[in-house]
Amino acid sequence: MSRNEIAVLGYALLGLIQQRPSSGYDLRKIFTDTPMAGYSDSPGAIYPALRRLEEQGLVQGSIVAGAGLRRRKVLSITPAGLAELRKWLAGPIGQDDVGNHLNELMLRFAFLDGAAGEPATLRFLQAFEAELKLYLPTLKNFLSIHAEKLEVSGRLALECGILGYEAQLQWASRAITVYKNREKAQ
Amino acid sequence: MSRNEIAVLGYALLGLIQQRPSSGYDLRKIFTDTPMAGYSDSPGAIYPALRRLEEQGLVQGSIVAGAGLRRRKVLSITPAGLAELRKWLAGPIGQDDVGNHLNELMLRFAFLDGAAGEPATLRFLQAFEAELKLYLPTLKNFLSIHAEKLEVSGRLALECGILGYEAQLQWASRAITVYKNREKAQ
DNA sequence: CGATACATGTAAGAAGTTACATGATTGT
DNA sequence: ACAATCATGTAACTTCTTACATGTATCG
Repeated sequence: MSRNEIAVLGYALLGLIQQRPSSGYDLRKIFTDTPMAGYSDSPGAIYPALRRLEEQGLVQGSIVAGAGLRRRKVLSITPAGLAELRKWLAGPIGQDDVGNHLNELMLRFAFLDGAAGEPATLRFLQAFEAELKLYLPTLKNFLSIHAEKLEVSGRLALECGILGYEAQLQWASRAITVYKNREKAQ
Repeated sequence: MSRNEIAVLGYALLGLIQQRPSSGYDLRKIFTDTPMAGYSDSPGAIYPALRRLEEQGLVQGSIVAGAGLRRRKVLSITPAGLAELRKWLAGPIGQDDVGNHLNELMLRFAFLDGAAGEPATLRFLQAFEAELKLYLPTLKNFLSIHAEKLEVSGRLALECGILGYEAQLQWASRAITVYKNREKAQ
């Protein structure tokens, strides 16, 4: 991650702050209490990440000396932050994303609707579906070529991956239908 | 990762070296050319990781001044390395592994058969199945509780995860059958 | 002669982990 | 008094990323 690039954790925070202004503590709790876990609930990751976002002008903190507890610093997204978030959400989907960064793709998808609107969400789903349709055959092809050389458990592990991607492909097709119906309904 | 602990990349390398003695270059190619990608094919990750394994006495390098190309350093697993690998393979499976480190679990599974034997592989699968059967209801429960508060895309993203885990549960049940049949066949 | 494949490494910097530090408020 | 929850942060350490450095052999 070179200077001025944002790590996945940064986008996760930016997306959540876009949904509603939050303190570092609020955000930590989301990571510990919901299935959105896996994005490090540790203060040693979150507070420095928030400070970086603030230094880049993507979020703005205001201290709420509120209701008696220790001071809270509530972060809100700035126009620049919203633009940056949308740029990330609308970015292309590559082979590598589908194969090795599915979590990040699903994180993007979860924010798309609220932050970039339904047309952008539909475009994402169609790109995701298209990429899966390219990726699945290469996986299956690899398996059929190497099946004999692999150990039983290695072969099964690959099959597990393939089944997962097939489930996701079906999901994507269904989700596309959902968004197309919503489009018509308007 | 504190001193003397091994990162996932380290175990991936250890497992591959156990399958067959390999050079750093051989290992890199596996990460670039096969669906086992996602474990950083960069020399800046692999060579330092291999040196750490060697310093810990888990692999042993021997320089092959071989066939005319630049010297190769071929690494073989040591008895200590095999013990460490088996310890990792046989470790418990927790909620957190299923929810956030599925890749690591599948990596373990891919090596289990060859490095720890079929009984250990079957035990792994049964533990994996059991943990999925605990985890899936908590996910579904979370979804039903929060469905109304979530945006459409957030809800769909969760459903995507659920479908993936259901596919994996079916896979695990099938794989258990495969290993039980092999057990009987002996 | 230049590109490509083989082959191993280092250096600077970014980001995460664990553990610690600090401090207020509420409940027991 | 003490634990738990709220709340923000830092320090040391590990690891990974990106980019560079080095060198041989083969092919067109």
